[in-house]
Amino acid sequence: MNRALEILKERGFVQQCSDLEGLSNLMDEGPITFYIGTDPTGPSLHIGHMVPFFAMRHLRDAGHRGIALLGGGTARIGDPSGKTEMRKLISYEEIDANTERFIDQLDRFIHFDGVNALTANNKDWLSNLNYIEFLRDIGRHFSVNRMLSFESYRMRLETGLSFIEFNYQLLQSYDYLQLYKLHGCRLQIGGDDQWGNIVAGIELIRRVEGAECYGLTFPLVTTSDGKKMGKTEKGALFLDPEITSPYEFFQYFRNVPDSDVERFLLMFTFLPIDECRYLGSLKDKALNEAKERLAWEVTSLIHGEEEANKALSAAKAAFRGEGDASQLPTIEVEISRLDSGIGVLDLFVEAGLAPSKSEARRLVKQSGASVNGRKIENEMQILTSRDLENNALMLRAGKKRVARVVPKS
RNA sequence: GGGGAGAUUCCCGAGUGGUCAAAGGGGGCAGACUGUAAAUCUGUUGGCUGUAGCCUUCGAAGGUUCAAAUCCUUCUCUCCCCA
Repeated sequence: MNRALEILKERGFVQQCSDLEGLSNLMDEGPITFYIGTDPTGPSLHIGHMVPFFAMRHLRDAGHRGIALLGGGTARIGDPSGKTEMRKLISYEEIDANTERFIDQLDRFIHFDGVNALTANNKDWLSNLNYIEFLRDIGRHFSVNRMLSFESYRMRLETGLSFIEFNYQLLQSYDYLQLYKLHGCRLQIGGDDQWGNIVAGIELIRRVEGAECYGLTFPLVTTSDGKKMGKTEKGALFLDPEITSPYEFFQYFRNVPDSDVERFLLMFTFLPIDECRYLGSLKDKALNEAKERLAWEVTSLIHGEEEANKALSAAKAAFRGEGDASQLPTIEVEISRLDSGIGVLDLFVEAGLAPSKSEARRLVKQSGASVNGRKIENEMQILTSRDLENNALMLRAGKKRVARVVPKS
């Protein structure tokens, strides 16, 4: 098999391929152009979005040319695939703003040089489509019967599917056709929930252009306990450090289940395959340390080495008391307030360790709250500047959540 | 257009006048056990407040009643059947 494909397969990226042999042969002949589409429907990319982009880097490094297609047009509609509810419509301004952020975040990871890595926006050809022409040229190639047989639509038939969403597949197929015509794109990669849409695009190109294109999907990444990958208690693991701090990001990977270490190393880092396998094969405590490596590598790829080091240091401070505590999540409190004293409950809420005073109270009652290593027994306790140690209060909620309070004059 | 069913707390889903902040499950959080893992067990899970109390919540707005998630009216939305 083609070497680049081989790598993807070994690293666990391959779920389905429209024609693995054909694709392999094509890639052996020389560099190909491929694309991956993402709809800018949120304020930031999250880790789940990144799987195809890791693949993009592997392919690019093997000499192929990748296009990151931003769905500035399709985001106006919403893809029903894999969802059980209609996506709410987003304003055009919001979509454009999201698009810019997405490109920005991706550029740091992919580095679009305009030669081997480029971006495109389907808004360019979708926003002014002529309805009648579109139906004549594209719509006629789609069989409703066939579309209804797809799992993603069948599922939604139960709960309701609006006509515009139903059209999503046509638009995505049209994207592929456009990229084929404009850039000679021969391969579309994406998450496995995109399979139906990708195949539809391949068929469209075959009918309209008589050309053979390919599709390759990646497994939808879940943790081995069945949870969606990258879900934290607050939601997804975002790339934007304002939404998900590098420390949180680091901790997510630091706490991944044992059985996922190898898989995540293979997919979310560029460490050599052998090393990933070795690290993943470790047992007990040693495996626990492999998680640290995993967390550092991924954080470094997304946020840079410096942030990764800070996060690592903060984690060490929180759990082993040896790193740099100043890198932990920190809030500042007016020194005058500290002098007069603040109730523990309020402090925990302010530090973001509890969403409400009731929660904070519960935390204390269940003996999950501590300050500077001492358990809080009384929910009425008042903390003052006399409780500062090294000019800080170290708040802990449960075993894993930590926040530091420092005085501000 | 006609007929029927439904909208409950983060999710699913009970609840048909007071004993309902609302069963049960899921998820979350905390504790025990550990390795910052998994599994398991226990507790907890609207808000504010000294465990007494007060406030907000059962699609929306009105109304009946001492008292409503539960009854009435109108509205919005969803699903199903017929045309």
